Amino acid sequence: MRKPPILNANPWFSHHQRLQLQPISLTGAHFQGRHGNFSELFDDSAKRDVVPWSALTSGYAKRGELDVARRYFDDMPVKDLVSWNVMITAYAKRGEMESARKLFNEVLKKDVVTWNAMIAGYVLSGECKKALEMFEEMKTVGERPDEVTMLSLLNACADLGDLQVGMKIHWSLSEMVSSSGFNVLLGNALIDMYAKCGSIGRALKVFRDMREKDVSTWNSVIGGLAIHGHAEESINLFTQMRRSKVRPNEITFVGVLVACSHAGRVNEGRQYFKLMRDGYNIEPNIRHYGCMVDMLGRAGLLDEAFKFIDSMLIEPNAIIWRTLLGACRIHGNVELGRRANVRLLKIRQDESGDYVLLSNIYASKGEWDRVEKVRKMMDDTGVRKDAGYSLIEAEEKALIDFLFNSKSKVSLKPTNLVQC
DNA sequence: ATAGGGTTAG
Repeated sequence: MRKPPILNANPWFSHHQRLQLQPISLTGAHFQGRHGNFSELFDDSAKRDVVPWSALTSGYAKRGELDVARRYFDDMPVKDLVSWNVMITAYAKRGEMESARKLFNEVLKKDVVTWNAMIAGYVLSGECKKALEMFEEMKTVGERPDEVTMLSLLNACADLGDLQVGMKIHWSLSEMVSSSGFNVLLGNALIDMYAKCGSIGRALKVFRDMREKDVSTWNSVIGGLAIHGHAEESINLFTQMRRSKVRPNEITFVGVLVACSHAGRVNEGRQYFKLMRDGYNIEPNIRHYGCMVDMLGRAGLLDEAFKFIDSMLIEPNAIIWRTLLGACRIHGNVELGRRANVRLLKIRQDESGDYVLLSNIYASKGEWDRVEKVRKMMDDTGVRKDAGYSLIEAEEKALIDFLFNSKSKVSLKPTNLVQC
């Protein structure tokens, strides 16, 4: 196996070669059978050098072998802040925030990277409130947040839908960064945050103020507009994007298709789906198919949606069938709904929400005996245990649905009305 | 030679 000369010249790596071991960064091989006492691998001069220990820790962590990484971390004779940051980051990225927190508490002298690793970790594992708490704590102890901190916090706000905190961060960012504008990552995060918090106007302002725009910038604003039902603007921006030098990617097309779906622009959606393949050589993925099914379903083209799914080159997932099932419910198509449900059950037999959805279809058509069958199906497969809500609640929901939303003329059985 | 950052269908 060829090795870069720089590593051959390095005494530390030669040491490994003598042991017939491969540096992990080169080969991906691990030190099999060597998980006993790591300290024996190193001579005294190596022990004094923290860097290779941290490098090994980092290398194993990146390959997903956290246990091994931790052994190196523990066996390190001397640790510096980078060593701690490596290990904390490893846990944070894996979502093992308890372990990360434990180490974090042990670090006496933290720096901004230590804090950022924790904050980013909490955001990644969906504990955005904790991320914001960490940020407060960080300010309390006098650590200065930087752009990386702010990026994580913006993602937290987007997730929480917390516009007020998001705007505060935007504000402090304006003071932090030079007035010539944000870097692309921060700008994109701001657009995303504003869009997800429902402030499309602010998202558009950030978008317009950005000097440098990359594909994610366009995607954030096209997708954001689409989700909020501003199909016209979303598609207009897509047209602008095509005129710019930035090439749309698969995510762009998800946004565009969502826009078409929400606006009921079926023919346009079909064209963009075709354009994606023929014009940009992008193979549609499961999300694109999902958008198409949603678009056809919303428009009431249920048969076509069904045929579309059957023509897919990739295996439809539960979301696809659930989307069609939802469309069948809205349009009151019991027959297709049942067929969609059969396919759905083949994929996931343990999701009670799907049974509930089916029972809603039946209920909204007044077919209460079938609701009973679904209930039995749930009992038989033991799904009900895992249900977040009982079937009684589902029936109630279906009943309310029927009374206020359904166009069906089928009357309800008196017993059900009594329950209401 | 070791640490931190982004968008995707219901």
